[in-house]
Amino acid sequence: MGAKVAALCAELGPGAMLPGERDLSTRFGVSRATVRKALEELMARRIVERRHGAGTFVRRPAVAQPLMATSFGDDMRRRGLEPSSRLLWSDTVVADTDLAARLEMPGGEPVLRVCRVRLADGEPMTLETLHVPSSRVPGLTGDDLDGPSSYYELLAERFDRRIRSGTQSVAPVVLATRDAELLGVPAGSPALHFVRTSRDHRGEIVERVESYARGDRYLIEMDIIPPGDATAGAAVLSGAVVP
Amino acid sequence: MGAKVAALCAELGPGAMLPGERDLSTRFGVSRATVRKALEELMARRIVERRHGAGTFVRRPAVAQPLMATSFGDDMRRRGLEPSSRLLWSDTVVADTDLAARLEMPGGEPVLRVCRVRLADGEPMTLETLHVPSSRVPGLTGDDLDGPSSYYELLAERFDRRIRSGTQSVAPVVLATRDAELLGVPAGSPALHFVRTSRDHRGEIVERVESYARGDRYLIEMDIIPPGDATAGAAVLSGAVVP
DNA sequence: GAGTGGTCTAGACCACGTT
DNA sequence: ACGTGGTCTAGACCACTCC
Repeated sequence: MGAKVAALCAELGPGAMLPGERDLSTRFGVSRATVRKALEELMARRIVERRHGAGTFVRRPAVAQPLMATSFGDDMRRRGLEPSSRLLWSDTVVADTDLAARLEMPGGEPVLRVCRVRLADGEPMTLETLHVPSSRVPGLTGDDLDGPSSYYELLAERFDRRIRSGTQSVAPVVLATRDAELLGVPAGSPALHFVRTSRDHRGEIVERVESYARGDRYLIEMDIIPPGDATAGAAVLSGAVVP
Repeated sequence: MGAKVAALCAELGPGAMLPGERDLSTRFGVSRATVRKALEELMARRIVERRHGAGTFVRRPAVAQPLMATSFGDDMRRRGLEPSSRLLWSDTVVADTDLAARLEMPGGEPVLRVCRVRLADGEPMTLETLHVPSSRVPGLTGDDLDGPSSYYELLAERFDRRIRSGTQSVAPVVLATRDAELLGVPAGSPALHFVRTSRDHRGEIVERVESYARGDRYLIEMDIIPPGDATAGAAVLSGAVVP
């Protein structure tokens, strides 16, 4: 449903006002509630803008495709770049109490660690270290994650684990010399430090990734809402790569 | 409505499973759709977690109150800190083509600039530079923004302009010596560089703020969604201050 | 199978912006 | 006034999880 409305937006072009919700519901043969849900989704994706009493409008700039925090490969492809990975090293360690807690696994069991540089069109973008309990991905090795392969695809195909939810934090850091070298930027350059924890459909953690993203190639964009608006929805996050 | 369910969540405590939607709807005497809307709001505010077929649960950590990107003062108060401002300087400049375009105003007209350090419990948190077309806030001076006063309150009370929407970008930077001094951190410390543009209810830009936030006190948290999920909703953004 | 959330319909009234 | 989006009701069926 949302796709039909999105197509209509593309057809009308930026700045255009969409037909009213009642109109759309008869036009597409669905109820108004369904149309509203679709419009709310497009709103969240920053494709349309709604003004109470005025109407729904296709967003002016529509600059880069609004993006959600997803996988590296998807992000890059959406920007028309070719994603790839270069394996730096991988090993298996025994989880101490701390690591076990973070991965929600029994302590003392093995954990696969994989360190990769992620590239877009051959240029280093991020430096990632992945942690996953070995028992949840039996047989997986670092080599499986070299080249163009996607960890999320591997998870789905070989282990029938599909990413369902996750949480991520972002903080600014200054790159250490070694990390800066791997990313091809001067030592002391600014970067974003991401820590992502993802769960599969069963609720189990299937990855904890710490990554450093080049500050000159990453920025985060978000919508903001009026201060003091208690009933306000969430701010919307989208990422963009600086050209 | 959402408040009632939020109160129930607080009562039940972290990790607890909420009653089903049908149960809640009879309990509160509203329709199930209304309950769902309230739950979606709590979901966006990261207060509850929902699992299809399983149930709705109060979020485990509920660490710091989840926050939306709002005004500095609101952010700090929500964290139990006392916000304040220290005026560094202010002046009025004539907008060149670039600045005029960014503020969506005619070129050649005056723009008020105000530079402030924002503090929480007396400790520097961010360094802000505000730009606003003078014609939209006639009579406003930098001194009006010294001390505990809120720009947003001034806008509403003196100029009848209420913030309605806005957009913000975030990038990592390394602090210059002077900026680091003002923020009370060592030179070369990491920071987040925010650029916020806010519009009032008439759609006019009433502020463009560039700010530097201490990297040791700010981090951004967001939910992530499955890769390749075209119909997925938006990632949720919340901010947190590192203790 | 029983209970959960996810989706949908058809209709109503309210709040707001435009004219 | 009129049309817009915002909210709500009452009921239905589907998809999923868990026992």
